Amino acid sequence: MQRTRGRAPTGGRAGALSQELIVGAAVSLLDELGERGLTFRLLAKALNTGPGALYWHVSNKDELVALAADQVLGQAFAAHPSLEEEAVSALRVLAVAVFDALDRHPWAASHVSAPPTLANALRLLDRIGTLVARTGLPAERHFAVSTAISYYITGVSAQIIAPRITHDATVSRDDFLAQTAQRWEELDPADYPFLTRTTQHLRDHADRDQFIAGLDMLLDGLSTTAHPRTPA
Amino acid sequence: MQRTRGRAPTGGRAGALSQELIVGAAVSLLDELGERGLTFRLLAKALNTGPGALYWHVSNKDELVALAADQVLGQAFAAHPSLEEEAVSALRVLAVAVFDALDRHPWAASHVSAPPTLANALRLLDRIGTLVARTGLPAERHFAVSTAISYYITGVSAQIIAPRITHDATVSRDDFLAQTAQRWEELDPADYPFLTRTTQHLRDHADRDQFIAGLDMLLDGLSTTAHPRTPA
DNA sequence: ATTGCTAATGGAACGCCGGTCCATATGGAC
DNA sequence: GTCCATATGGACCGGCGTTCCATTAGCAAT
Repeated sequence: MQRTRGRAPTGGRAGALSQELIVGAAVSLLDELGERGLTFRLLAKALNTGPGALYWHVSNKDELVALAADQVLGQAFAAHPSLEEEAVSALRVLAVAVFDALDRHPWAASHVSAPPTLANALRLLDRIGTLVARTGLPAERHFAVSTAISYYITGVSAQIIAPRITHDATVSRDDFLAQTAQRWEELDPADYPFLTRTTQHLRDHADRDQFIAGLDMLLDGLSTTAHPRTPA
Repeated sequence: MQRTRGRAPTGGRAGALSQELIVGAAVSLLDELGERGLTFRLLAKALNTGPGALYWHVSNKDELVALAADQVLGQAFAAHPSLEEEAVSALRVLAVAVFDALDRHPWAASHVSAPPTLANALRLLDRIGTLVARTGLPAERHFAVSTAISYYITGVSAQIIAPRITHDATVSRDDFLAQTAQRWEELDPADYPFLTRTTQHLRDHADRDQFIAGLDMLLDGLSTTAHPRTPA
């Protein structure tokens, strides 16, 4: 019988373990070695204990990684304390902050999920909702729009960032794009009419700008419906 | 030394293995048991062979799952043969087809990635691009817009669909949403002002509609910039 | 102080996995 | 029939997540 939450209501001993401590160490190892490199044995060694002890505070590896990813998400809006300026541009700032946080911890990108259950994922959705409520959108659409934005932020960030884990670290991002561009050029124009004439844009493609471009499309759609084109 | 592509230029023997055969069997096992349940041993047994033989046609498990996911993606637009009606609504149909395909094979959702290298992922982006080119958008924006839509489709589908794998199959989707709603209601309104007053919308939330709602926002943003509000 | 109990520890062990190795077989080319 | 690249499949390796359990640290009551 073990606790998922390793609360220490009683004092706690000297070099006491705790979930926070474990998750923190896990984040470091994940940054350094990636998800595949994180091992309970290795983590235990880093904390000067045995694997068994960790399971008192964390129920399994999935939960550990989820908690670690949630901590990364928390870092995203730690820097952006509150609700500045106009709602839509505040949404943009928030979204980019999340993207940047995940960019610094690529392993986390595929583990932030919605609908949220973990603390910081909840906080993110709440902040988005609060901002959406300020846009003048009718109240019955708040939830759907907030969720859509939340999904976009985490989902598209994951799409953009996660693939980097796979690719060999020895090959630079630019080289990879160049290789991809060349492969596209060699495709049959009959089967791939669009890709074969679009490789140029791929070469000078910047992930972060791409994320923002799509975000702007989404937020433009929001503005359109908030202030309809035909004001009848 | 082994081939990644197990071409059979020479005839091939009786019950010959092939990459297609293996990937097909993998899809079945993945549908039945999920990603964790797929094992080279099990797959080998299903094909009446040994694990070692599989590695002649597939270089490792990551590649196998990626190929399986790409096959699922292929099913998405197999049913929707070509480019019907108006461009934007054709984009919507295409997007929903992908969502539905991933919905039927949840394990695949987190494995369709962009920028694409696999055959059907490439096809998807090409189709999107071709449709975007028909919207009257200036050519220099085609790539960015197409990529944004592609990211939205795969990324948001993954966000919506992937979590279901984790949750116990014994608990229904509706029960899960009701549980989540209740948990949100118990949050502190001071910390989560938005969530605590929005639980009602969560209860009658439908994933597919949610996907479409966000998609419409995105496509509205596209229309806005394609036919600007202030035409001058 | 002594005792009893719970929270917590950590190392050994279990079962299984992805992946490799290699002895063997198949079937076309000559 | 001989040869050889193609292909097979079972044994095996190292390592993983997880469980088990003997042991300890600290608190409360005596």
